[in-house]
Amino acid sequence: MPKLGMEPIRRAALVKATIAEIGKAGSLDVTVAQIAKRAGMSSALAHHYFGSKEQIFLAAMRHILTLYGAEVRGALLMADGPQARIQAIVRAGFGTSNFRPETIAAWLNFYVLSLTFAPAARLLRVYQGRLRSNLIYNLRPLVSDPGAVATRLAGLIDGLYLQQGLSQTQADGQAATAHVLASLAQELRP
Amino acid sequence: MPKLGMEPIRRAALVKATIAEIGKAGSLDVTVAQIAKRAGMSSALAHHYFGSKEQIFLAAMRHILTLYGAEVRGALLMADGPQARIQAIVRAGFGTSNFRPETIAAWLNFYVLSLTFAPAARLLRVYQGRLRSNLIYNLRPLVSDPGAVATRLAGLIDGLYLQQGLSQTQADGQAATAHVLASLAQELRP
DNA sequence: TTTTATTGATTGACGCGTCAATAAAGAACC
DNA sequence: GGTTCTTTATTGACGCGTCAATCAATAAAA
Repeated sequence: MPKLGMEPIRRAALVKATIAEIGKAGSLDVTVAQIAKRAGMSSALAHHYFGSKEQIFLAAMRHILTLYGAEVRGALLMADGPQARIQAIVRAGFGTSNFRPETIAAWLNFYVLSLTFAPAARLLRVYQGRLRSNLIYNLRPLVSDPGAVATRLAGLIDGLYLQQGLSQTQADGQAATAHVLASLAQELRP
Repeated sequence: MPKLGMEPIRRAALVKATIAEIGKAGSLDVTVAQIAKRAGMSSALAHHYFGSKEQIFLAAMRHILTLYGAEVRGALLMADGPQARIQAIVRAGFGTSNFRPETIAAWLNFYVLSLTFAPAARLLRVYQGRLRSNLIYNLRPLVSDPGAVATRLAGLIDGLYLQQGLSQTQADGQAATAHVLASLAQELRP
């Protein structure tokens, strides 16, 4: 049976299963056995490839952040001018792939994980730093205090994301995007 | 030893210890034994008074929300006019007692708990509903779409709170308050 | 003696991580 | 082309620790 080159496939399956299982459970209290079962393998194999549950979580978090980063970069490609670029960043954040209920639930749990697990905190800081510097860079030609405006925009994005995660209702990225853009418009008024 | 009337004292001690322990651990992975030890009793006694760990968590959450509600009500007493009342609500949210690191960490964890534990979700909905209706009520005479503005303000409050919780740095309620009030000022501009 | 307070000990379940064992794909050697 | 060796894939079983919850026992009010 040992078809060679299984490692990347197994790893990807585990990462995907981890996000799904966390989303379903709504918490990090997910056993390696559950994850492995959903990914179609034994828990021993999961340990074989990742070494520990922590590493599995970390890989899942990295995956979510990578997807998010890719979405932002993709949106930025088609944006012309600072204002359009800011709008692109916002839209990407609330775009479909980052805004699925299971993804949001995983996000929230990873937020909390970062309180206890230093590598998770580092990952998160990198993401937040990038978001923030992206915003500031594009806000610079538009407003007098880009740092403050970026803080408010990032805060609003996070807050709406959080609220969406908590309200078990159907995710509405459109509405969230509209709110952030409305806030942006007000910040831009002379 | 059995001094009578211990129950309320023990319950209060356990609630306080629970918040402290969650804040210290940064997660809900806190054992009843840890909580009981901090509260100065055996884990058996904690079970005797609360029945289960879930009930302990729920009581702790209720306590935090009660404190928050009291702070808001207190601030509203001294506020005159809708704008001042909104400012009072914001200030209370970022006031010292709700903004201690351990309290914030407990908040974040209770947010996540509400994804799995229905009573926790109910509690949270009550709080959010009150905050929202408070905001809307006072925004009504000031803006044309109070619902939308309330969503943005509440979102920004939650987002800044979240960011503060995640950044292990010294809590700065002043700055957070200033940001929300700045956003409010922009919403109020004709 | 009934009620309240209190705890040490125990139970039963569960989960992470490890290990030994099995199996197949290639590599190397003749 | 066969035989042996090494590497990769894979799992069932399990040890060890942990933890929530229960219980039986002790002690002191009332």
